[in-house]
Amino acid sequence: MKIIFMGTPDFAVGTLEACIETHDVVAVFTQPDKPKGRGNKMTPPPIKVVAEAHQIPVMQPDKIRKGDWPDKIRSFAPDVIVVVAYGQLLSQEILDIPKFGCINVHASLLPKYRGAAPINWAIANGETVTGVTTMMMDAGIDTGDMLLKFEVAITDGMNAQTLHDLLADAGASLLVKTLDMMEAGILKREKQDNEASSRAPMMNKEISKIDWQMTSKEIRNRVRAFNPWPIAHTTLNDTPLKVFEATSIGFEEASVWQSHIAPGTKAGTIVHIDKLGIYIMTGDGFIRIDTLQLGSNKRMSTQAFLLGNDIQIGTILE
RNA sequence: CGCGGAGUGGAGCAGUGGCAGCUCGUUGGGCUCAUAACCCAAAGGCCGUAGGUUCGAAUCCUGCCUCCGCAA
Repeated sequence: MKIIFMGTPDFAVGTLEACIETHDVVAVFTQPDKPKGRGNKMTPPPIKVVAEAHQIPVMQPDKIRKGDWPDKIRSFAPDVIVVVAYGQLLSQEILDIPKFGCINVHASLLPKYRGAAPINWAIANGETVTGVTTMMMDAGIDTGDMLLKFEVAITDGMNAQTLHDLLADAGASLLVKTLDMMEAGILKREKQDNEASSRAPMMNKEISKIDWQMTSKEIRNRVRAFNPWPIAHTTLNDTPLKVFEATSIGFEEASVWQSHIAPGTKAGTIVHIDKLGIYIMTGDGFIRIDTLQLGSNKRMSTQAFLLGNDIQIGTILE
């Protein structure tokens, strides 16, 4: 089939490569290059790099709905448009162009976690299962009819990065399967149950600030969910402190030193320090910070951090 | 030229002009029923790199390399 592929970040790369291998990708749409990182160097989206490596024409409209972009798309006469984390909404005019319509790969089991950050929110909410869904796009945000699903278990050791990688792979194979079934005419559509839907809004640094009033488990889930970005953070002595890894501590483990905690101690207070890490009081117990980064220093294990930094019990993280 | 922090023994840090230091780890020895605990000892750094100032530079000046935080 003749495919136009639309996508931008790493998550879409595997799917684009799978499309290139199995079908005829005639054009790739991705977001414009943007000044990024230190020095504001112009950086192309990962998808552009891959597309150019395969000598596929790359289009980077600021607004794909405007100007003559719809005509441009029509001129490629695509059988189907595949959209994976593109970053722009398609107008009805565009959705109507391809013979088979527009297919989207979404990193959740729809109708749950519609929106920009389904992977992060699945972990943050303590889900044990998530997955990828392919769907026929409509004008709404992740509201189209569902086609195929693939479940992926979320295990305790996973963070957003590791889950992202699993789902990206799963999404690539699921899309190929979806295209095959579509071509064979044996694909079934299933409407989404709007009642059962939930939203997964974009990540940002405000959301990733740690609320120590939460339970140890909730905090630990968020630490996992916000790694590798935007990273759960707090403040230690007026300096930003990022928490990359943490462990929820049970009362049995805490029993040795728990009696030394001053009465009236608030959540967010450092209550104990040992070779394994720094222990913080939470809404319902304790959590241990295992890997951290203070200010613009390097990221390191709490163990290493404690060798050169004098941290006092009783210090409050905010 | 977006703003800023940092490069010192294996790790994390101190040291801002005068013989390179701390904590941990490592190695050897001791104590102990035993130990990740404790005691004693040792090894291990041309202080990112190139040049400059100076009687003398980890420390001051300049170029370069690398790492990181913020903003977008």
